[in-house]
Amino acid sequence: MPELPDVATFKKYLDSTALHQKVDKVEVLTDKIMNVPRQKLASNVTGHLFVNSRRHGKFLFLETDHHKWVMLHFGMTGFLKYYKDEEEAPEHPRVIFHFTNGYSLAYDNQRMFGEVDVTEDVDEYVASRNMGPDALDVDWDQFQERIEGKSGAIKPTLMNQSFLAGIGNVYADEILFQAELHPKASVNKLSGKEFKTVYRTMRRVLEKMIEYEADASKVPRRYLLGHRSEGKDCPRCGGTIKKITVSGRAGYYCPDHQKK
DNA sequence: AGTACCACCTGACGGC
DNA sequence: TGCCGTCAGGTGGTAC
Repeated sequence: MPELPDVATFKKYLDSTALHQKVDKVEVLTDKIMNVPRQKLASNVTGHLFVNSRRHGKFLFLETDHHKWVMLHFGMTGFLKYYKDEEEAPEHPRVIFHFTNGYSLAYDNQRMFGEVDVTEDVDEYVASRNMGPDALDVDWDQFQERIEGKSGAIKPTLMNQSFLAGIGNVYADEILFQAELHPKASVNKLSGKEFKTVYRTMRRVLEKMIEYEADASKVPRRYLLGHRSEGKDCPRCGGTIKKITVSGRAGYYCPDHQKK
């Protein structure tokens, strides 16, 4: 599920493949995920190079050589694939950028939660979507400032994109698992020390997951990832993983070492 | 402000 | 075997 580390990995992939390639043609296979008319996307990129990319939270932006930006959001099942031969093409491409070097970049998205858009100003776009700062861009002081005065449970707070952009269901569970906090712990009851732990753990989990290229098979055994189902053994304390619903979302935690 | 619930969407999976 | 309900989970909207 593309959250911050996944999208950071897509960005790295894009930077080493499609960047600096000239778009020959753009092919839109479904309008469902298009937030912009296909003609506008085509006129913005055809004949131009992608020269730069930016990520904010779960959103990826590609800049063309005349300062237009293509926005890609991946929903639950989106990813990118750069390929040359048709047999390497992914299964559910929604938009394909064909380059003059004979390669193509497909935006694949089976479930079609996600969108493709165009903007001239990334900062403005981010603000218009009500996104807070990227979770890896806030320092401790900013984090403290933003979380102060919040009420409600810690997990939905971490997942709230207007609080911080980038954390979704899977990594919110991971952060709280490693920070040893119950997902329903009230934010306004946490101590300063606990805030610090949440902040440090959030940074560590996100940075490590980027290092592992968001690949579950590369993740240490002590992570919750890979143990996210009811009844599995807790890889930290020998407890038993439990499933709960927090603000309408399924989540997993260990009742033995994650207390309110 | 926070929470709960719905819709969107597709494919996998379990129950009968 | 095959149908059907449920689940996955990011975002956005609505109601309380």
